[in-house]
Amino acid sequence: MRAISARAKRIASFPPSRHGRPTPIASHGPTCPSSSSLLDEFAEHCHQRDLSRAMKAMHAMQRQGIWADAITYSELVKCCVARGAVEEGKSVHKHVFSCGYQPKTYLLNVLLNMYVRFNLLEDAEGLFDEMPDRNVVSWTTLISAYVSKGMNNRALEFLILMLRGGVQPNMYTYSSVLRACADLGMLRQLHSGIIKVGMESDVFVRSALIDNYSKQGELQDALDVFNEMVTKDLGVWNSIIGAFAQNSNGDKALEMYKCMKRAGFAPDQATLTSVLRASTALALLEVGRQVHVHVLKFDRDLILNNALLDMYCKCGGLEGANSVFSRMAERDVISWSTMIAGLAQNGCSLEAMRLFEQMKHSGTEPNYITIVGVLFACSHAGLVEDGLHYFRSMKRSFGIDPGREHYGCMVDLLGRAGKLDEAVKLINEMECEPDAVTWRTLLSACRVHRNSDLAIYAAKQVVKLDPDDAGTYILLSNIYANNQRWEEVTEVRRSMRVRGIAKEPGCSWIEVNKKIHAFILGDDSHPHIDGINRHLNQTVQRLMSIGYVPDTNFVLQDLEDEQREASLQYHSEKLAIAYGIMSLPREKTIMIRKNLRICGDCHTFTKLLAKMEQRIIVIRDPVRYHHFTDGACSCGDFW
DNA sequence: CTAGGGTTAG
Repeated sequence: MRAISARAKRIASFPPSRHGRPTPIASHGPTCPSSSSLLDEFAEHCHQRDLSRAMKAMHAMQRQGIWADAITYSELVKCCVARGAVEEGKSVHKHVFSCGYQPKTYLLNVLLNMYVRFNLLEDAEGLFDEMPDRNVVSWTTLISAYVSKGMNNRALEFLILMLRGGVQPNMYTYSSVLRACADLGMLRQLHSGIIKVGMESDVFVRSALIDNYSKQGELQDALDVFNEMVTKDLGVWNSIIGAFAQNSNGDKALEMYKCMKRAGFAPDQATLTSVLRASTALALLEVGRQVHVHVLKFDRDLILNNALLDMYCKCGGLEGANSVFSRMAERDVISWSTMIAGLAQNGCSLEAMRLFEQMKHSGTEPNYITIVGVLFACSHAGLVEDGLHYFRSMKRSFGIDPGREHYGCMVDLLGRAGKLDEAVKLINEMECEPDAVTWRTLLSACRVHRNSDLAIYAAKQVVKLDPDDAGTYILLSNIYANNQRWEEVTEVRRSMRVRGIAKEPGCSWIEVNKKIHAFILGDDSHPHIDGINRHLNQTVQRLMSIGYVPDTNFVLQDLEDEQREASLQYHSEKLAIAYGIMSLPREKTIMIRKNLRICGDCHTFTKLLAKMEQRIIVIRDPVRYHHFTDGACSCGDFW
């Protein structure tokens, strides 16, 4: 067993206890008139949760050497916990230990819990070591404290000690300790142990299992646990919906949400947060708006409002985002960071910078992610000097060490400004290893500034770090082809074949009447495809009459050969946009989401189309947002 | 007296 802590020794040195005489006074009648009234008064204050009067009465009792019963002290301790009264709580602890009998395990557990709640783990441990009897609650309290502090090994070690001590864990213990499973093997082991002792039917244990399988990316296991349940509660539904939402399976999350409602459960804050996250991932602004209506019931919930804010930002609904942000009763660092990044992503970098200034005056400290957003805004607005300033001073001003993402923004910033050499220099100076994203950022800059040699170098780095990314191989092979380096073209194509890499076809989605319409290159299964093609042809004709020239030069673009010519007009985003213009009212923004990055021709096409039709078109590719308004794009032609 | 489910970048 563990060593006795200094704290425990101090506690043990309090006046000697007279064992075997529980509740010496309260239940044995008054010893004298004054003590009786004092005791009654104390009990009444505890019952009324009048902390300061209770403490006064307690000290008076201590001077007279009289003590109350365990239940009354427990009430007082709970009152201290509720008020966050640390010193008072400690003083009750001392009082109890100076009392003339051995405190009951129940009361000690209450004190133990108090220390855990006050985040005083050492005091809790000291008390735990001193306890003459530890029951399942004592063990669980400590184990749960270790888990929530991330001390997983200690938690598991204590589970073993508990079992060795002959104390049977209950479902409280298991639902806590499940969170401490570092790997899948351990999780499965614990899971089978839980089944053996027949505790898998508890809803808390179930949802802990679901959540932990999901955190390990084992969605099928999570779903199995869920499906095996006969009686489900809201928490379990929230676990499974959250599981899908967090593993970027928005469709399945929304599907489960529908099932949940059909099963008669009303969504709560946690449900709605996950549903919003799912809508965000799928860029379903309309679904998000519907959820917003439910959110109004919980309009003081910070996490939920943050999710709502993010949904509006990511789905291109900046007005919605602004209105949510301005109405929020309370804002934390996540609210500010979300809004700053959201403004920047939607092409409002100057507003983002202004908001950051406001944030600094608001008293909320920026964090790592906030600065990513700020640098992102600088790079999007071409604010080279500001970006460099924030980057160089972030450590000094905010105590944040620049990480990969910050370097990435700076590479983007320098690359966008054409300072490719400086961008490379920065990558070489990175304290952390550059990753595929870093090199891909440089690659984008090379593409825009037409630097083939550096592009080849960057693409090779990307391939090294992310060997399954088809787009990079194709980009590389196209660069070689453009430089007549046919042997290398063959070599790249060969290594793609060897690795079994095929480029996925371009696909774009648009939401019309709450339904998702998907357009895949070369797939004409959409029921209105003929009308759409006709409309698209007419549009191209009209655009050409005002100066649009289809751009077939795909050098430095990661497009397949066969996608270049005949299908140029039928790139999936063009079809989706045409469909959007045909079927959405003029005032509606046309929101497209696509799986591949937009090509230069579609980009030009969309800019001109937005102007000609006087429409706002938003295309969200896997990396960034393009807001097309009146002949220009928020990305500033850099992506 | 002890337990589960939610938010920001890449």
